[in-house]
Amino acid sequence: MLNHSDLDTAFRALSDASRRAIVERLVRGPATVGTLAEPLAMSLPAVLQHLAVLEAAGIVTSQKVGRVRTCSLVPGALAGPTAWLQHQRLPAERRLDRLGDHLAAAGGPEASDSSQEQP
Amino acid sequence: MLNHSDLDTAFRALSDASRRAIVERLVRGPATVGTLAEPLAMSLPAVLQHLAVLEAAGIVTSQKVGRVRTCSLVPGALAGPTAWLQHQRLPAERRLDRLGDHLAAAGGPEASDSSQEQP
DNA sequence: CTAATACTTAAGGAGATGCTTAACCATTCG
DNA sequence: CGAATGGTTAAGCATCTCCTTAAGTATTAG
Repeated sequence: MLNHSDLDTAFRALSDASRRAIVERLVRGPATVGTLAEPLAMSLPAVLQHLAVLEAAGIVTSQKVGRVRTCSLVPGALAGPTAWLQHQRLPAERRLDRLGDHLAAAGGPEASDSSQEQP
Repeated sequence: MLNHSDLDTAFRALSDASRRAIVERLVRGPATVGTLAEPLAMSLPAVLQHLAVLEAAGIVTSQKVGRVRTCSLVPGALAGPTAWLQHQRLPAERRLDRLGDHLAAAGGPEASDSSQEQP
């Protein structure tokens, strides 16, 4: 069973547009605190606080080298919220996902999709 | 003053364990306010406030007949958060979803279209 | 060395959240 | 009718959230 307090913090972390913007940026690769702060229209301490929320939720990690802190997404960190959402879908909506799960369990997904890349 | 997006309110609504419990109950079918309140260990007004949050997020609807209000899930209401989460997955994790999308577009199960609405 | 860069910490405030109790409809039962 | 049922509203309060400014700490460049 899923731990509800983990879901609390994960969904809470994603309920802020600035934090979602940070996640969207980090999907494209690691970034420094300054880089993440640039498009956000708020002070640096505010960004630091958002990053603290994301780190507490296990969505973002960071390491400091010299005076630069580089942040990156934690792989699979969004699996918890995603799984919960899939479980709460109505039966009719759930069929596609179950088909996907079946295919995932039956064999490797990489062969069927290797010919297409993101635009 | 603050302008919250749909994703803000949706993720915010799901960040509370009591509200997620309400959603989990409603997936199994509609229920009255009293039924939803029973397992929640809080006062009825508190439950009403949680329901108001879920209704404001477009996740739950309700109609009153006589003195009984019956609540139900809005079909496809969780599609927004779900889609955002799918988009933020790392490329390696995203392949399965793209496979699922491909199967859906190719004429998969007919149920998913009729049960989802776009705002 | 000094200065600039890149964060970091501390303190605080306006407003939101999650709960409470008390009182108040409106509908249905006897 | 009066009482019970199911829900609703109002008010208040402790806590949390998101942001601010001011004043730090390291680290690197000149």
